[in-house]
Formats: sequence, structure tokens, C-alpha cells
Amino acid sequence: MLSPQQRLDDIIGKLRQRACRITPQRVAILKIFLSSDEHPSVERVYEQVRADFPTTSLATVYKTVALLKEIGEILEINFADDRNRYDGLKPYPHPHLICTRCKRIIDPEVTLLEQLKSEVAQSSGYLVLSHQLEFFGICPTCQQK
Amino acid sequence: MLSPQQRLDDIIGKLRQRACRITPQRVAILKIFLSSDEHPSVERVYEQVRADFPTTSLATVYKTVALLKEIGEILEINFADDRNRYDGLKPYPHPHLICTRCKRIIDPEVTLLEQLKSEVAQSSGYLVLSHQLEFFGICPTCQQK
DNA sequence: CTTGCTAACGATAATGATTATTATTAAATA
DNA sequence: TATTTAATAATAATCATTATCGTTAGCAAG
Repeated sequence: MLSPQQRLDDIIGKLRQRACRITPQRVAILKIFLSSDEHPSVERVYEQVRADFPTTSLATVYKTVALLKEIGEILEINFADDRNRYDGLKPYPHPHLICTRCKRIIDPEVTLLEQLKSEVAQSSGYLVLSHQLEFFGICPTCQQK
Repeated sequence: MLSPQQRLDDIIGKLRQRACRITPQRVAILKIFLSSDEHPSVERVYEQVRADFPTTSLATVYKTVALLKEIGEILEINFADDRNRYDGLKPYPHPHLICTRCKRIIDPEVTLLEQLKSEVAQSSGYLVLSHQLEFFGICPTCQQK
């Protein structure tokens, strides 16, 4: 487990190896992903990065997201109607628990998932490479209303 | 477990109760969903229904899909980049196994999922209403290539 | 430190799946 | 069969995301 600072340096090193340029915008966007546990959307990151770099373009956020996704440092969470959300803290497949009222997303503790995965691989003959598990419901706060 | 014909009659009855009109287009679209195990996209259903009713509009397919989704008779499967797909045979949450090469979707047998669900509900305090579980991989056919 | 190369930037147009609009058609009921 | 109005076909609008393109600036070499 790396500290946020170590991970930042690590990822920047990875980008350098790819001959990617280290721009202030990229670093700012990266920092937002590494420090946010709210599973932000592109739009949300855009708002936040504009606080420090007011001229940043939405396109730059999208392109940085695509880059970080490609090198496996953020995880994309897809939605039917809503915009995609991203997880920069745990950029590997893991379950999410989503409140359909307030759109809050948390990471529930789950066991047994790996067993489930190999069960599926075995019985189907598929080479299972990835997965996506989302639970939808109402969070405790929204239940009280 | 109802036969396809029984289910068709059943759903048509349900639509009548809602004061929905039973049009040839709706019946044709419904029949396609009830007889297809390929988890078709809207576009795919559109192609198929046009074989029998060449003047059918894409908008009609979309609206019928929205209706059937609303009454819980088809299940929507969301994708990141690709178009949505639909399952009219098992219109309740269940896992899918998706080949990322040929886009084929099958329904793997899975146990333990209900336990997993109540585990998550218990530890989080959320009221868990639904879920979505997708496995991504390479199907046996595509592995040989 | 300056220069040159070119990746990345900002601005904005294009894309593409889905949704909304509207005039017309045709189920359903009397 | 006529009346009512939901559903249809055609098509415009929406909106998240992607592509384009002229300009800017990271960075390696001198």
C-alpha cells in the first residue's frame, strides 16, 4: 500500500516512461483523483481543477481521464443514464454500492467474490479477465427522509 | 416458469390493465424479446422487427423498450462504450458473462450471490434493492483464434 | 539559458445513442 | 361505424463523450 504522495510520484514516473509530458493540468487532475473518495464524475473533476487552473478545458479532463484509465490508474464506473464516475483510490475491479437517490457511492466489504469469479470461469470455459459488480439501493441518510 | 406463449399473453394482459394499446408493432417487438437469447440491442431489435413491419420507426422500438423496462418485463444491460443490450428471458437481476471480442453474452450459473447481497446490506446499512454483475472475458471460440 | 520539436492545451465542432416533438394513424369502446 | 386519444413514423433536440485544429509550452539537445 503506497501513500498518496508515493502513488503520485509513481504514476508521474510511469507517465514519463511513456514519454508523456508532465503538465500542471495533468498533475492537478491526478491529485484530485488520488485524494477523492467520492468517486467523482468528469464534470466534478472539471469543477475542482478549475478552482486552481481556471482556464482548464473540459476536453483536457476527458483526455487525462482516458490516459489514466489506459495506464490502469483509475477505474471507470458506468451508468445507464447518469454520467460515468471514476475511482482513483482503488483502480482495480471491486464492488460498489450506489444510492439511487443521492448518487453517493461507497465501497462495501465483500468476501467470496474471487470464488465466484473462478466458479464462472470454470463452468463456462471463458477466460475471465475482469468484472463489474454494482449494488443499487438507498443509503441510511436517504432512508430517513 | 411460464411458456413463451403464456408469458406473451401475460404481458399483453398487463399492458391492457395499464390501458396501453396492443399494437402490431408492440406485439412484434415483445415477441422478439421473448424469443431471443442473444441479449439484443435496440438496433438489433429494430432490424428484426423491420423484417415483418418495414415501416417501424426506431423511436417506436425505444419507446416500447422503455415501457417493457418500466413494467419489469425486460432487463437492461449497460455498457461503457457500446449500446445497451436487453434480456427479455430473465428480466430480473442476474450475472452476465460478456466476451469482449465478439460481444456475445451468456448467463453463467452462479451461486452465493444472494448471500453476498445480504452481506453488503447488513454491513453498510443500505437498503439494497437491485444489483448488476458482469464478468468480462474471452469466450472459448474467440480464444482459439 | 535558448532553441526546436511536438505533445498537450483550450476552444469548439462532430458524433452517436437516446429522448422529445408533432402531425398523422389506428386501437378501443360505445 | 364514429369518436376519442394513445401510438406511430419521421425527424429534431439533447447531452455525454470524442475529434479537430490552431496555439502553447514541456523538455531534450546544444
